[in-house]
Amino acid sequence: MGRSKIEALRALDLFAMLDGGQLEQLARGAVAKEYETGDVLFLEGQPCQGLWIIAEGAAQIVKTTPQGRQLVLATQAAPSAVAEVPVFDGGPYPASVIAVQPTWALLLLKQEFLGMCRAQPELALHFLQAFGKRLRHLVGLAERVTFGTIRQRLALDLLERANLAGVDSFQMEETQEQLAARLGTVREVISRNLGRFQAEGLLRVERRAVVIADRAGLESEAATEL
Amino acid sequence: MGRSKIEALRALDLFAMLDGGQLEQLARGAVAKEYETGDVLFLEGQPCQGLWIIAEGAAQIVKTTPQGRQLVLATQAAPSAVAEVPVFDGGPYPASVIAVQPTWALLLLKQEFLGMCRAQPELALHFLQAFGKRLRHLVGLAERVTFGTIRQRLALDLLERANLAGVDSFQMEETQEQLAARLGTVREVISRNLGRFQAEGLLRVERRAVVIADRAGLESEAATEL
DNA sequence: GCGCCACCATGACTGAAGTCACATTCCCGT
DNA sequence: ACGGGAATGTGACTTCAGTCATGGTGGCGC
Repeated sequence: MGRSKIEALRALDLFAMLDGGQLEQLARGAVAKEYETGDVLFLEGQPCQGLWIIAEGAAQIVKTTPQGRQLVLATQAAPSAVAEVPVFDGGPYPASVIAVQPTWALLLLKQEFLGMCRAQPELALHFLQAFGKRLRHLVGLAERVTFGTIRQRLALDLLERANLAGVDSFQMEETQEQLAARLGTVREVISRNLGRFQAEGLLRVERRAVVIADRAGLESEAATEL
Repeated sequence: MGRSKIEALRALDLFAMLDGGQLEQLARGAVAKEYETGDVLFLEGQPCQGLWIIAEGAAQIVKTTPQGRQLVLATQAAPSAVAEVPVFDGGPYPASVIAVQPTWALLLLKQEFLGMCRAQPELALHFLQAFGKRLRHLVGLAERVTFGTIRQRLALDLLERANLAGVDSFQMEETQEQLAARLGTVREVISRNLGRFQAEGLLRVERRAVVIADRAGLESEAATEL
């Protein structure tokens, strides 16, 4: 696998406009780290060290309550960047990031990276674009959470995965616990709602294998909002 | 009042790094528009025309369901910018914006503005910073909505207003309806919770005048989460 | 003063979500 | 194959948010 720092950086669309020399400069100052599934890259509230690049693996951006409930704000698979926000606004990390696969990450020092942004306006514009995506995603999350039911969010999520798979059946990769965290609820509620969908004939679940039996029905469940 | 376009632009921190010529250039291409309270500047889903500057007045960024429930994502008072997101990522407006005061706004054409960003990397960095703020705000919103009760959010909001006022009493400027929209709920729930707070002796409400009677108690209500 | 209208209070009811407790099943390594 | 930890299914119960309906109150114009 591509273990060279510079190769890892080159894989990012975000850095497409940088030339070899610039990439090399960033790579030189970058610190590489490895993580196992479940390891913490950093915790909410800590001061920001720099820009993180997920070069291999994947990580989740997570908010956790003292009682242990979790909300997954986003999942970032390689190659991608995390912790852009605090790099640019100087504040602490707004959420924690946890590896969900064995992960290889690079840490770009803040000052160095900001300097590069000044030298390459296109770089900043790309980040602006990335921020836009994030913002949209969060707006959608907030909307669905305040207006919708879990049932709707679950239906939506299942449909989305089916679309990714291209057919109306797929394997759940997550545990129900993790799915619950993504949807902002708890395990039991997921289990129950899956059960209901099944009882209503919209779905068939066998182990982790999901088959959508009544796509139209499920879609109408997901739709009720907006 | 300051009715010159260029003066209006100069008032924004975001544009602090631009010199007179650059400001003038932006101002020349800008379109000025006026709105009354309740007017919509634009609706969610419409294609983005450019960057909006709230030069005078104030506006709310709002998501609305077909059933008429509203969620206020943010309130922007002059001088500030709205609709940054779609300017940079090219998508449609992610939410609607409505004037909540008589408002004077400028529309900067997208291409022209993006050109300025390329010429002035500092400008892009400032927007990156502004995006960071928005992102943090939305993360907080999502967190509070998924984990907290209305009671907590209300307590938090009251405390925040009291802090702004500097003393433990203040006037509610909003109708309960509007407050409800900001907290992501409906009028009745606000009314009830205010009633409870009052019954519990944490608060006294007279007309729109609010007096916090037991600050510590209210704070402990707000605290239950992170 | 009268009446209209927006705003606010409150009760009754419904349903969703969260919590606790426990049973069951699955997966994995030795 | 077995044993144990993790993951899942379910029931009982509580609390909170949302909806509907209804009545009160205050402000404002004429």
